[in-house]
Amino acid sequence: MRSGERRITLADVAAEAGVSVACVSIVMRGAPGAGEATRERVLKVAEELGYRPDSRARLLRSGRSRLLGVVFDVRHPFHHDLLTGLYDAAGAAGYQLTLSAVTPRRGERTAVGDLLQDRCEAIVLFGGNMRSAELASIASRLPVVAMMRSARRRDVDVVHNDDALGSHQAVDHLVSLGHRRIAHVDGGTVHGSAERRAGYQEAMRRHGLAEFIRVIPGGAAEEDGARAAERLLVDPPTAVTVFNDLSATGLLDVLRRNGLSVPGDVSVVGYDDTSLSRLAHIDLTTIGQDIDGLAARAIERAVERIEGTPSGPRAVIIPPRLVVRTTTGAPSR
Amino acid sequence: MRSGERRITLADVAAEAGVSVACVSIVMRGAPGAGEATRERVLKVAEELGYRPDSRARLLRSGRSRLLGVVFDVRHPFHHDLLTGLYDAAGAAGYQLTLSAVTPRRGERTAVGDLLQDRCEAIVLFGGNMRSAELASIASRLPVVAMMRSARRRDVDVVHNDDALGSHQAVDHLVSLGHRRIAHVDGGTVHGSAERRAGYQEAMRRHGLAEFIRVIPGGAAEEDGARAAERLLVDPPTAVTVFNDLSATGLLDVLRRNGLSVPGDVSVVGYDDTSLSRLAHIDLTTIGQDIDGLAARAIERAVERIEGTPSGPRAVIIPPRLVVRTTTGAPSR
DNA sequence: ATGAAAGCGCTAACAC
DNA sequence: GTGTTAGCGCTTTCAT
Repeated sequence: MRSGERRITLADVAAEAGVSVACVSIVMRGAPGAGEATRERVLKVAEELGYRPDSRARLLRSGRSRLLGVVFDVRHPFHHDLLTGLYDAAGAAGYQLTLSAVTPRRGERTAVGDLLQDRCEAIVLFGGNMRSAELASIASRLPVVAMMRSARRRDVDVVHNDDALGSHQAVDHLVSLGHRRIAHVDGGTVHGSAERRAGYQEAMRRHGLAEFIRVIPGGAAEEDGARAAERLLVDPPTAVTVFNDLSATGLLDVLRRNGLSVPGDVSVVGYDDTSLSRLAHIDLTTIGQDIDGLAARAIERAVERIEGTPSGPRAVIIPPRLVVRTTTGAPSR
Repeated sequence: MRSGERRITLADVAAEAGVSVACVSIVMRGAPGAGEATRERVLKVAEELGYRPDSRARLLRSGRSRLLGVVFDVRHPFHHDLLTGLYDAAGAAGYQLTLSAVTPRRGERTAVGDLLQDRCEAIVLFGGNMRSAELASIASRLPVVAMMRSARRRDVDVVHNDDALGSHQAVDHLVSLGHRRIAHVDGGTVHGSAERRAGYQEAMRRHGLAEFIRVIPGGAAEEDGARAAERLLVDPPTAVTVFNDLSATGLLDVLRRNGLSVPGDVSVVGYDDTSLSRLAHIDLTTIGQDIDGLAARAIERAVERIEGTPSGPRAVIIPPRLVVRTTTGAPSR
């Protein structure tokens, strides 16, 4: 038998406390203009009645929702880490988050649509494959911040990790260990792959290792890394930088199954510092993205656009950092 | 320059189409009571103007939100799989989902609070450590469906996997392979651990293997499995059933590092069929939960409570299924 | 088949 | 310091 037969409204609290609804509204919002005695009594009555403000009505009336929509993909572990940071940053800025998930059976289009209907004031998009034109049509309605992807539009803010720099860090680390024959397994057509690949190539050239540049086509999945490892087996380099941790895991597995020791024969560096890379038996050296930094800057951009003070650069690129674990060491050959 | 200066309302569409707002409302909802010609014209104008109904206003007026709140934990991979199923089930029942995440810095209390304020009509809770009494106080306000946990309350529906049966399936599988000395690494104080442990013990007794019952204290994390493996090393059984996949992964790692082959020397069975267990180099035999079944039943329970037709049992227990991979085989000893 | 009008629960002017 | 009033954008009788 549940008691939630009728929701308690401001009017109920007002009647019970013997004041007007406006007065209760003031008290509930903590706005100035109410006596201490009244304030206390109203709060007490609200508490007793189990009153909860109706955010819909409130937002409808005030014209603002102070709501930030977030589109994330349930399949991507990194998105979940980022959500954590985003909640903190949004809360600090006085905004609430409203989440809309992309699932194998629920596209970005749908996810964004729901958010628009919720009248959030800006949308933060995690990755995704939405085309620039589509992004632009959303951006024409409300501020859009795209994370972990690029967007060739002046009206879309982008906040992401510096992929090229991450690749530089990986290569620098391996070179400092004494490696020269360093290969790269890329991410295929996934967002960020081109930048990471170019970063690898540039870093190799910077170290005078242009002749050792070797890019193996890969992808974002474990199998992609496994396939790449098989191609590498013929003539193994002493080190490999891989597009992401998952692919690196697949590569590690195939390498070891074929009798190569890591890091004895081959050193491996992943990307993203996902929980997978931290597992004891994987313990992968990787490039970690600054999650809280990314989150804070994304919220900052969104709020600036909402509140009409668009300052600073349109694109925010955050430097990643190297996380050394046990899959890298000095070359034995 | 974005054009979303002002939101387009029903009135705008009505004015543009030369009809009343009520008429537009009818058309937009697809309600009966509008001529075909009018309907088409209104739809065309709405499209041109880029009109989007304001869900807040709509719900405020109609008194219903048709919104189901979901509390999930960003850290739990299984929760994400379940979200996918839940979106489908909710959509089919004519409800929308509103997500509220639990993060390392955002508790269940906060997550539920936001949902209450959003005036959703029921709450679906994934796991969590909320106490029964607290759950009850929420349930006194609106229907609550708890998933992947139990609740000793008549007013809280629970929908979860049959943990005891899962353990039976694991033991049956191992016994059919010829194992007798089968140990169990439990989940400590985590929800479901007691049931899985009891199921293991009962299955062992059922097979006349009571004398081989051996329970090692564990937990939900990888390290818990690793620690348990170290204790097992002294006198290894021929098979182990583990509380979950993550713990099983830690156990596998320690076993192999100590020269034991899997499944040659020891067979291992996990629980949950998470993406981790599917990784090529882990390829763990495990117990899979019926995600779509769980999701469908949870939505069903929630909707029944909302619409006032509470029929059927309060608790829904769904049978899991064995997923055989490569960590189990016939015993060599 | 369509329109006028009331009001969902709340906030924001303004008056008292 | 507190109450009155007028809506926010929409749905929903009830007339027409």
